Formats: sequence, structure tokens, C-alpha cells
Amino acid sequence: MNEKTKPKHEQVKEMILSWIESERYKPNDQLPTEHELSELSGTSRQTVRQALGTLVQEGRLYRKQGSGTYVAALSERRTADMPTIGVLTTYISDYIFPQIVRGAESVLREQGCLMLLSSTDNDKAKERDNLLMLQAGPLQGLIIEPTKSAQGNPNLDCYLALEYMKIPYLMINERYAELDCPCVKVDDELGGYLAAKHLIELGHFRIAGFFKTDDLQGTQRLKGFLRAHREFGVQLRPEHVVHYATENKETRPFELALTMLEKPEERPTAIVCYNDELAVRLLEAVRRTELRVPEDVSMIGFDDSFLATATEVKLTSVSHPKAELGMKAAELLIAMMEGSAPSRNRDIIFAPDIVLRDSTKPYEKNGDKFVRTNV
Amino acid sequence: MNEKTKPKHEQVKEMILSWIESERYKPNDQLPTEHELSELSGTSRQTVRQALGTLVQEGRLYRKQGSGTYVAALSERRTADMPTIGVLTTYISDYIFPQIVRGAESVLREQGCLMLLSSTDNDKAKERDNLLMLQAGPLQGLIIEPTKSAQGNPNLDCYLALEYMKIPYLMINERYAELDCPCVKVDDELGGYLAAKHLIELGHFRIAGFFKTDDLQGTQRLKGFLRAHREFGVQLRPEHVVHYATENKETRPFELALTMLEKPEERPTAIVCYNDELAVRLLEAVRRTELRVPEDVSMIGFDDSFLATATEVKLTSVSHPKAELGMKAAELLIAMMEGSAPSRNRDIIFAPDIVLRDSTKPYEKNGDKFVRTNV
DNA sequence: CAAGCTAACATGTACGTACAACTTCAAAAT
DNA sequence: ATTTTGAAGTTGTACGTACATGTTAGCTTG
Repeated sequence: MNEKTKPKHEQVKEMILSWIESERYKPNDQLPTEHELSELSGTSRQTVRQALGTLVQEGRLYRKQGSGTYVAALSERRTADMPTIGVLTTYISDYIFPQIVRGAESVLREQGCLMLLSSTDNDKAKERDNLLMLQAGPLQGLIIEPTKSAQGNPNLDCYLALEYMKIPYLMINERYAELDCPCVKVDDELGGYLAAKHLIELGHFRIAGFFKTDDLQGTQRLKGFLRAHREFGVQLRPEHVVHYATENKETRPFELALTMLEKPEERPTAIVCYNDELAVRLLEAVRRTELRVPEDVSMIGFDDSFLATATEVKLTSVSHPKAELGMKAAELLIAMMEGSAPSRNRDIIFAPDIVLRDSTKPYEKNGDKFVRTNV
Repeated sequence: MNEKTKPKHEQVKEMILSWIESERYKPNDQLPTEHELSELSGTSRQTVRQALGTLVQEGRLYRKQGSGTYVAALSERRTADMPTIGVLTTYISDYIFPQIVRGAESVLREQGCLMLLSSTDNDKAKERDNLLMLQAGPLQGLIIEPTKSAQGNPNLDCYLALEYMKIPYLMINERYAELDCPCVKVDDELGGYLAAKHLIELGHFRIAGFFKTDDLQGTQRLKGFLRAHREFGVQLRPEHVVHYATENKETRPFELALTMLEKPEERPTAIVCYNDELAVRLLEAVRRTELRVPEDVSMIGFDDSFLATATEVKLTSVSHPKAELGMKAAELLIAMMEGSAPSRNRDIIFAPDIVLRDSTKPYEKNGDKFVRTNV
């Protein structure tokens, strides 16, 4: 069968499609009967039925026994022309991620893509389940937030399966070390650096830092925090660097903050918080010890979320464009799906900046017994 | 055609499916030829071809002209056995909705369903676009948060199309008046009633209420607020009932609160806020007028969100189980899809309760010139 | 005028014949 | 031993007949 002579049922199908596309028949209009089409096309009723059957299966027509065959409304067309994109996140209601999803969804909607959303509860086994389930669906691309990104990747085989299946994927916030997919993220190291730098430039010399180090984001923010201290020659007390993880985030930072705030000779003059959520929690620790922010201890958050302005003392916070991150991730994934993304250096990294509010102020001696011993 | 005697081509299809499911034939195994199946089943080759054609269309088999018919590998199966559920929301990053989605997604994941997420920006035209797009996908059910629920339903035809297509759907938070689908929601009227009742029982007699009335949730909360005043015989000043809408929510409530707080002779002794987000905003208005919560004016929020504990004065708030609402909605929709939902009285309504914190206290005269004139 | 009935019309199922196009395997040729 | 050819086998297209099931419109009756 060469190109010139297609099967008759294909030719009938194309004739009917041309009627639909030229709007000779509009949605819910009735087509000629099978008998009429048979005569019109000079083919048998069976051949007409085969053409109609294919168009029904594709959602272009619907049939009603005893009544006739009708043009389907646009909404009844199938998904052949609507790519399905998966978004796999750790926590759907995490206080930042909904804004990233919002940005992604707005781009995907605009581009006529359907978005599947799924979550892992920051648990590697659930990450695996989700990856398998999403792959079994009609997936054309995947945006992934890694799960406990600092703790390795036991689900590597699932990611390799995505590559085998030629499903493009990218990661947001961090990337598993052994994968080579693009990553769309904030420069967390720079964020931690800017936070500490801001406080150092305000004269603070005893700065505590609280970091959630089971995610690479926390590790990177800590790295920047340390780098600022080194560059500005400010000494750091080891007990002023607090690590915590998903499992103990409700208790450990609060307890350790209480402990260090209750000792006047060891008290930090400022605190860098891993994020605004933690900052709200440590604000309470400051109050509990009858100190004030920023009069007694300055504080800086991260993410510039709506929590930063919900508190009585508005938080100075490291800011980054959350919805835009989602948008750029979606745009990049679509480009990858279309084969129009550059093959190298595809990471997109947003530089954060500091939004100054009321929670940080210059360090003042204030009759304290403390003496600057650095610089 | 009654239940007992299915069409022959259906029976052949089921025979072949039973082979696949019992693993008599595994992925990539070759099935008996059409001629052999014809003899085995006692039907014509055409009938066998029809059964095979359906299974090919469903992705269970693939055929190779001149070679044979084979069982498709698992990853090539279509999503026939993984239902796809749409969730249509107004704002993905709305401070409450992510928790509802989280609850729904956890149930859907457990039940092996894929979840499509889409948003309308509380805009009716986008609601329409989304409904058309979701319907064009492989949708088996839909969970919908109505868009500006108090303002009618210009997209009724889209909802009727869902019914025509026999796609079950339900609504959360409110239902469009002319639709008869199930609704899963909080009893907003009771919530508004409890909020006002709580303040009245604390002795407050001049209570302001702020309600977002372009959503039926706001209208119902207002209704309960009014009912409490009527039942307890407390008079209500019209200027103490503030309506606002999506478009002016950033400005109008704040301005009107400032206005009423600045006039000592008209100042309310307590404020009912449509939600915690608004409460945080009105806390700032109270501060701006150098008043204190709860010493000078009590305040109660709604939703018991994490904003309620982010503030310095922890908010008394009307509480309801947000993630559970999402879970119940997903369970009900699955039951509807399986035909196991009761056909009547399917609404699920959660009774809210009050979580007492620090933002409300009993009314005291405090040297004010005010005199109780009611009760 | 409304309700019920029936015949005509339209799609759904099933069988059959015939030939086209492709694949596989065995036999023949090199 | 390897390559080529041809026959047999298998799926794909197309036509036809016959009957089942459901819908619709027109006619009749109350």
C-alpha cells in the first residue's frame, strides 16, 4: 500500500474529519446515516462503520443506537494533543511549595497541559511508589522535588527507567548527586551567605544558625553561613550551629534556642533561621526567655513567606521568587519535551536577596558586659 | 441484551483477559492466531477480530501483521485500571486549600488513582477553560471548589456535560445552587454562629463582623453571626457588618476596621473575622490604632490555620478538619465512581468548633463610658 | 390536547467470502 | 556454510447478508 492509495476506511475517515474541521458539521450536529455515507463514499456499510468506529474511539464522534452519529463537542476530544505532566512533591501543603506549584500550573494550563500532582511525605519508599504509578500513566514529563535530598537516592532505578522511556524530567530545589537532569532552584548557599553577611554588617559577632540538614537546601544555606563568617573573619562557636531534621523539627530547634538564650554570657546577638516557619517558632523561644526581637536579639528568616508579615515584628527574610521558580521549571520541561532545550548547562538558579523589615537591627552594646573581641 | 447473554465479542474479550490476568500468557507472549481463537470460541473470525481490536485499543494487546497478536507489557498498558481524578480549585496556594488537597491526594494515592490539579484564580472564565480541558482528558471523576460561589453559575453547561458524560463530580466548601451533586463542607453558618456566640457569652455586646461575601462560605458565616445576635437578643449596628470581595480584600477590610476602631464611641468590643488571614491583617489595624488584642478588643478568626499561632497573640479561631475534608471528599467520589455511594443525602458536613487561645477575653467595663443597654 | 401504539428508520452484532500485505521458515541455489 | 527464493501462515481491508436493539415520528384513541 503506497502513499497514493490509502485504505478506503482511512479515506472515509478523512472525508468526515474534513467536514468537522470546515465546520460543515458542528458539535452535536448529526452526520449522514451509515447508509447515506456508504452511498456517498461508494464503499460498503462495514467500511463506513470502521471509519466511524475509529473517530468514535478518538472522541471526535459519538453514536446513539437507533438515532444516529453525531459530532462530539470539543470537550469530548481525547488527550492526544494535551500532554500530561507530573509534579512530584514532598509535601503538598508545605508552606512554600503551593506557590511553586501555582507558578508551574499557570504555565502548564496556558500551554494546554494537564498536571498530575502527587506527594511523597518526604519518604523514599513513597517516592518510589509515586514514580512507578506516574510512569504507568500517560506521562510526558515530570517535575520532581527530591525527597530527603541530602540522604542519597535508593530509587535510582526509577529515574533510569524515566530516561529509558525517554520521559524528560527535571528537579527543583536540589538534584540527586548522581543524576544529570536539569535543576531549577534558589542559590541556597548565597542565601545563607547573605543572611549572615547582613547581620555581620550590622555589627553582630555572635550569630547562631539553625539549619535543616537532611535536605541539601539546608546544607547549602549552612555552607553560605559559614563562608560569610570566614570572609568577614568572624569567629563561630560550634554550639551556635544547630542541625535538625524532618523528624525532630518540632522540638529540637526550640529547645536548643531556649538553652542558648537563657545563658547571658553565651547568648547569640542574632539568629539565622533556616526558614520563616522556624523563625516564627524561635520568636516564641525569644519571648519565652523574656527577650525581644530585635532589641535583644536580631533574627532573619528565609523564604519571605506570608509568615514573615503575620508576626508582630515583621521578619527580615531572604527572598526568592517562588511562583516564578515554578513557572521556569514548567517552561524548561516543555522545552525539553519539544527538544528545544539546550543540552548542556540547563540549570536555572535564582539569586536571592534580603527583604529588610523589623527583626534585625545594628548590634549595640547597650550596657551589656560584652566586648567585641573580633575585627 | 440482558445481563446473561453478553455479545459474543465481549465474551471472547473476557476469555482473553482472563488468560492475561491468570498469567497463562505473559507480556510479549503470542496469543493463539485469529483462526485458532475462532475455533476455540466457536465464533467467526470477524467476531474474534472485534474483541482483539478492543483489547488493542485498550493497550492490553498489540498486533503485528503477518506475525501474530501479543500481550502488551505492563508499562504499555493504558490507564484503564488507574482512574484519573481531577481536582479543580480556586487558588492552589490559598493558605487552606493545600491541606484539603493533601488529604484528598493521600486517599487517591492509596486507591491507586492519579490526581490532576488545576486552578481557576477565582475567575469564572478560567473555570470554564479548566472544565473543558479536564473533560478532554481521561477523567473519571472530579472534585470541584466552586468559583465565586455566591455569584451564580454561567458554566452550567459544562457541569451538565459532566453529567451527560457520566463523570461523577462533587463540590467542596459550597455547591452551586442549581446543581444537585454532593457537597463536602464545613457548616459555615454554625461556624459564624459559634464565633459570635463565644463573644456574646464573654459579655461582648458590640461585635463587628467582617465577611467575604462573593463566596457562599462568607455569606453563610455572616448568616450564623446574625443568628447568634438574634438568639441572644444582642443588637447589631449595620456599620459593624463589613462585606468585602476577592478584588478588594487587600484594602477594604483594613480601612473599615481602622475607621471603626478610631472612634471611641463607636468602637466594637470584639471582632469576628472571616478567616485567620483577615485576622492577621486586622491585628495590624488594631495595633495601628494603638489598641491591644484582647485587652481593648477581642478577636476571633476562622480556620485555625498555622497563621493562628504565628502571631504574637495566639488567635482564638473556629476550627475544622481541613485534611479530613479532603479525604472524605476523595472517598465519597470513589464511592460514586464505583456506584456504591447512596443516591440521596450524600452531603458530608463537618461541624466546626472553637479553639480558645489568647485573642478573646471577657468584656470588662475598664473605666469606659459604655453601658450595657441590651439583655 | 395528551397519551399510547406502531411502523419506519438507524445503529449494533454476527456470520461469511475474498483478496492484500506482511512475516516466517524451509528448501534450493551459490 | 551462507544467501536467496517461494510457500505457508497470519494479520489487514473490503464487501455482502441477516437479524437484534433502540429511537423517532406519525397516527389513533380517549
